[in-house]
Amino acid sequence: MLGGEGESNSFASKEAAEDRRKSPAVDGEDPAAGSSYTEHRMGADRSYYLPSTVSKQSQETPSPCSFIPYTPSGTVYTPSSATRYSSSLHLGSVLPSTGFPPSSAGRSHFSPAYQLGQSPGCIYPPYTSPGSALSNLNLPTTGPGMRAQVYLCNRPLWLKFHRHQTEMIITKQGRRMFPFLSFNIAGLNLTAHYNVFVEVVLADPNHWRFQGGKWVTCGKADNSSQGNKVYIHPESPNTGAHWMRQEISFSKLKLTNNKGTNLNNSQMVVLQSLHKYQPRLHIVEVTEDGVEDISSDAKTQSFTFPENQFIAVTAYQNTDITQLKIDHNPFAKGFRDNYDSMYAAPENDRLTPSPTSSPRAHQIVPGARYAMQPLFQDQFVNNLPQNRYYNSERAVPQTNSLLSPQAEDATSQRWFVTSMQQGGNNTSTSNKLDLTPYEGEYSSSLLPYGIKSLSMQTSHALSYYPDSPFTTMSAGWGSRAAYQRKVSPSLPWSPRPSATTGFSEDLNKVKAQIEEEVNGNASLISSWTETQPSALSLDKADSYSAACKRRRLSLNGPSTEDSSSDIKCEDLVSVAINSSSYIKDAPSSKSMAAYYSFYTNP
DNA sequence: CTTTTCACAGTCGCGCGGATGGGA
DNA sequence: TCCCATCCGCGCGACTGTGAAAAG
Repeated sequence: MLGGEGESNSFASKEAAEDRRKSPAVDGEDPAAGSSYTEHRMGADRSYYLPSTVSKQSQETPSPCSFIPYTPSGTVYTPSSATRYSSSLHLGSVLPSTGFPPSSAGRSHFSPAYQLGQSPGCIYPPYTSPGSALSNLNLPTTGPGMRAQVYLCNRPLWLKFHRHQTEMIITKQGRRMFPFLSFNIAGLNLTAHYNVFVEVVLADPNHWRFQGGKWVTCGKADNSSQGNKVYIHPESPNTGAHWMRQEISFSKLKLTNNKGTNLNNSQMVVLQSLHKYQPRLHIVEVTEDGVEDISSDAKTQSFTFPENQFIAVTAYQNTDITQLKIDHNPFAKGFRDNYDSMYAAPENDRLTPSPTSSPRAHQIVPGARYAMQPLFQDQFVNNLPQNRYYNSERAVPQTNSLLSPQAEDATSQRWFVTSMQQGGNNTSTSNKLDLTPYEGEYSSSLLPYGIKSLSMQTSHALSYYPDSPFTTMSAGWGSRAAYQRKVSPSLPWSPRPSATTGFSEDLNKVKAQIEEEVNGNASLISSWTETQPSALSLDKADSYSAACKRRRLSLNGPSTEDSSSDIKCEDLVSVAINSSSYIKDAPSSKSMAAYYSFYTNP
């Protein structure tokens, strides 16, 4: 399936050595021909274990941690026609739901990933000392085969959609995903080359329909799906340093139901309406020309985030989803009925885009960040009241939002891997994440500090328009792009700036803030347990009519969940990557792990 | 009846070209 | 006066969800 139609041949190399096979990014041939790269190989031979819980190596040499081997019975459905990357790592379906009780205290609130990260070297292996936890696990931390860690940048937003069962519109011309996929990657070899691509696979074997205000299964899925299922990041191939420098955004990925016209359109992923899909991120180490070396099995890594699951539709079914899209997607701004009232607030209070704030103004006014950032900020945060849909949720204090949105978002990012509630049944809620631990997303920030100082270097973290992340918009958002253009034109292989040069002060601030947060972790966890909403158990049918009535009601102004992704997504990475001294600081590294929960596989 | 397709209106970014201002 | 850089307005295209019509 992968590249089976030859539509993803963006990096084809005609000089592939005999002992090499092309990675999906370079594969323009029939996958059947590349038999060595089969699903079986990916699923069995390669390391598809829970990232933080097990590895192939650890299975052979048991680690101190209680790792759980991956079992291919995850929720990612693998029909006979599945791609060769099927059966790869799928976290949520693997971890037992009882493994990480949300109400447990202390560090247990963090995922096993966090446990790995407790060693200073766990998150950023290239800079670790030899005695890291990873090395104890016989997991390579440097060089070929080193583990990568992937972080879903706009996870809070994904979770919001996931609560209502995310829907993605598919059209003949192709429709962009919203939220789109955006990742941070760590743990790659700085100099090695990688192809990064997303594959969208069936998440379950069912056909779905929206009935009575909820999604219910309706027969079996059509397994005879055709067309491209892979979207290769346009910057592939590139170095590990490049991929780790900032978010990897897949905002250009388009979903279509047109199997015929997109064979040569690598931007299109062909899906079937009313089927549930699971995006996957694949990182394949390749040679400089994009050709994968088959001599090593440890060069392909796959990552699955359960909250990225969605049902493909040709028209929105759930009005809650529609409203979320309108509220968060900048392109749908015209459908916000309360648009005027939302932006009538003073500039300082405004956390959503201002129609009157032109890009040029953004560039001129240094302090205009919070006024202009939402175009990308919407990808990460919520501009609207949290209890707009989830009445049971605690109202979030807004005192911190305007002062230190980053801090709040950093709090929201303190998530951990948990089991999906995906038993054998396939109900409308069976694939829902166990969101309980995620409610930290909606909890108020307990970080008393503001980290405004970071805004200058971070605010461009993810442009909604990746075509111009370093031009007008991004320059205005954070000036980092401008800074990069004027000061740091180095790194010819990348337009991205060197992240931390000249920001040591900010580094220290972040470090202090994180340490402070770690010290206050208990209270934070307490806030989670106290604010668990009942949204997950909402009877969708009962709330359906009410949801319809709630539509287009955005009255309360900016929410405190609002924040930028900057610190969590980019700068923590770049900070850590570029500051070995910082990493060597154990407490800070711990907190980094807290900020940087991730999925990874060996 | 359900699902898909299409035209539509709205917002936004970008590019182009004219207007403006400063310096040689 | 000429040249250059910058600012500004306009039009275009991309993108969104809506709602009616068409298709199955």
